[in-house]
Amino acid sequence: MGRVKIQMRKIVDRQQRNIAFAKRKSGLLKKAYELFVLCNVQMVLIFFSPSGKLFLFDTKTRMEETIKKYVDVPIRPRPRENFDDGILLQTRSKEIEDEIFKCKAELAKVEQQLGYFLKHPNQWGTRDDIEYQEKILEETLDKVRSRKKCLEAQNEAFDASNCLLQTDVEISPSG
Amino acid sequence: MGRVKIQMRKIVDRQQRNIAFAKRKSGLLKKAYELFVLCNVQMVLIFFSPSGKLFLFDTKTRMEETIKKYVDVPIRPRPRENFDDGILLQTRSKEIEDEIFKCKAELAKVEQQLGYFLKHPNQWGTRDDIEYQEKILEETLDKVRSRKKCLEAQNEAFDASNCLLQTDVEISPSG
DNA sequence: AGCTATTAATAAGC
DNA sequence: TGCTTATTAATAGCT
Repeated sequence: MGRVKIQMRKIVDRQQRNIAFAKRKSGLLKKAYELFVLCNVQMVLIFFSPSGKLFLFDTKTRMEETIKKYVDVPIRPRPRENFDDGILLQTRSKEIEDEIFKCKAELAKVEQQLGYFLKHPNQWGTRDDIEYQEKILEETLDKVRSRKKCLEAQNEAFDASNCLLQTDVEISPSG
Repeated sequence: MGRVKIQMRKIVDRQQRNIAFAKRKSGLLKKAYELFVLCNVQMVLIFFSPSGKLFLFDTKTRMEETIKKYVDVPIRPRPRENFDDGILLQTRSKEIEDEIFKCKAELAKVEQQLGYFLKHPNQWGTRDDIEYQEKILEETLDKVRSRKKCLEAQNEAFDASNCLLQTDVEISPSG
């Protein structure tokens, strides 16, 4: 659907291919979204850009939750019919849309970083693969452990402030 | 793109919804296929019909091979337009369906096993989550390391046999 | 990143 | 279930 009909073969020119990808990517995502909303179809769509970036569309994601979390939209108690999801999603503004896309992009980034885990063990062929896998796992484990420490520190701080607060509450009525 | 513009919400009438699904399903598969061909994009698309039937479009699969394997269709030298894949995918038999489901089950299993890696760190809220994460990572790291050892052992064995082979080669001409 | 001339998808209807 | 057609939607080539 353009000025001319194009042949269904790989676009040779790299720049042209990237342009076509950018345009058709959004088209495909829109079509996927529409099928999801109109026909209540559960779906997972995963693909990679020519530059290797991962894109994901997953209807299983609790979209409402995502919206609730990132956009200041009061979620009203839901009536009995349960395709509000579709309606709510449809009333999304450009901002919400962007926000959702940003979330998805971030998710995709993380997933790409962690992509190595998605490989089936039987596919780990070479020594290099294994060594890379080991390296990634070690790094991730480090991150998790430092986050654990951070969380523990936070919890201690929270406990301390909570204790202080309680003391305040006990004191202030009398003061 | 029809006689009238439709609202983007779930189609209430079930029959109408099924019709829309049938039409848009092929549209979506075509778009996915086009993106794959034009931009050389690797892709997986999984979705369910309203009646619960599974549909799969996976560019990684050697589609022609799959078709050759499960459907008794002689593979003719293909003309330039090769959208046949998409069409043939829809003509899946019970066997293909089973095969797909088996794959999907396996995929689900792997994803479940590895699911914990997919969470965004910011979503790991509780100490329990972190500790579970740590545990899983440690276990995985152990597995990877033992596989590494196994691989190394294999390589040593290979080197040894290779050495033997060379000896054989050197000896046999003279014998 | 926008703009249109075109082609392509599809909602109704048969 | 599948074909037809009036319309809307997607997008190829340009800027």
